[in-house]
Amino acid sequence: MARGKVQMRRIENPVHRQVTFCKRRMGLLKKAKDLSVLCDADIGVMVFSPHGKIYDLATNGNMQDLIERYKSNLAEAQVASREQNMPQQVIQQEVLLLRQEVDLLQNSFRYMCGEKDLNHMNLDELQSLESNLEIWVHNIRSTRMQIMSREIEMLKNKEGILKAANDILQERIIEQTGILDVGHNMMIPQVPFQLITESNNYF
Amino acid sequence: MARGKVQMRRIENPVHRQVTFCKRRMGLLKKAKDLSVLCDADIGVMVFSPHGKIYDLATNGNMQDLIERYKSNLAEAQVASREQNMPQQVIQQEVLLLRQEVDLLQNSFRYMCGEKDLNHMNLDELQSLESNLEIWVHNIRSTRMQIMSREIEMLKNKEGILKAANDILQERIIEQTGILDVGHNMMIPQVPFQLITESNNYF
DNA sequence: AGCTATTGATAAGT
DNA sequence: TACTTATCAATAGCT
Repeated sequence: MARGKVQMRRIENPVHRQVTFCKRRMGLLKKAKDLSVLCDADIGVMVFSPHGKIYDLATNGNMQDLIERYKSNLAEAQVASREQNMPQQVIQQEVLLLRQEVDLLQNSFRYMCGEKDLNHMNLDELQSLESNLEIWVHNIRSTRMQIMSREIEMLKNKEGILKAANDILQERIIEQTGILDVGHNMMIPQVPFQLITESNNYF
Repeated sequence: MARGKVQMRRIENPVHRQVTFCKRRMGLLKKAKDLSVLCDADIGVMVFSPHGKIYDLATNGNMQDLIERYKSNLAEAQVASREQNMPQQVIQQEVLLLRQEVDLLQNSFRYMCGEKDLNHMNLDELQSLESNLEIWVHNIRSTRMQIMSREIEMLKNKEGILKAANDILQERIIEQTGILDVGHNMMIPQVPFQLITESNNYF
């Protein structure tokens, strides 16, 4: 722009590129602010440097709000276009619902990570989240119950096997050492115990 | 900028404002594109006109992606700033806990996405998840209650304002048209109703 | 929607 | 990194 017209392609010199990035970034944010003030518009700008650093501007002071507005408007637009080609676009509806659910989960996830922004969710979202969670808790509880019953069942079976093995061993001992040693059979069942320790990873 | 320096404040003339909005909006998006190309940066711009129309630009072609990047980076930054003034051991402990929680959430998330692998979680994980969810549901419920109470409070206030305005209007009508027309006061409170429609975006 | 006078942004240099 | 300045780019006011 000054002292030589600039070619619209990536600046190869890293120093020049960095300097230009800094200058033009400030210029861009200023332009955004100006437009916002002059024309009473809300503007959000997100700049990601090649090194991952983020520079942003939200003229209303809250980027989250702008993102939500953007997303909801996008959703509306999708609904509108769906209503135009109603024939086979059931998929789009599903995509929309899924996206909303993903948003919900993301909000929820952020909350669990400690951002505590339940306050940025509206009543509908909260209610939806609450009922989803209740279903979820219910499923988890019944899965847990199933696992525990299976576990109990398996333990009972093993108990049966163990008793049977114990009986057999008892008989062998009687055969080999005579009736007087029967009192030591409590020490014997080390072999059948092997049956229990495998696939016992529920705890 | 041209033919007269412009004051940095809202343009009052609606026609001028609209024209400037259009011109400068295009300029802003061009600047964003230029910066992106020259400096190899990804840039997202969202412009909300006062009438709610959205104009946007995502130099990587996908605003959703930029939004996600923005959010995750923001979360990281918050964690980082929180971690700055904390003893080392506490941080390590927190990292450990967070890592466990992330594992839990990942399993849970996969389940909610339909993979139904609650069966691949062990009893401890399920129990932990269940109690986390119960706390979560509780928090959500109380947040929801708070919001609803606030809403009710606000509506009550507005009702009071409305009644007062109505009374005043009733008196004026009595003054202007005489006692016989009092019966028509049901049609009058269109002015005070304006008080209600603003900032009523809770639903 | 086009047209320019003029201001604003900035590339290169210090 | 910050400032300067010659130049280019954006755009305000008009048509």
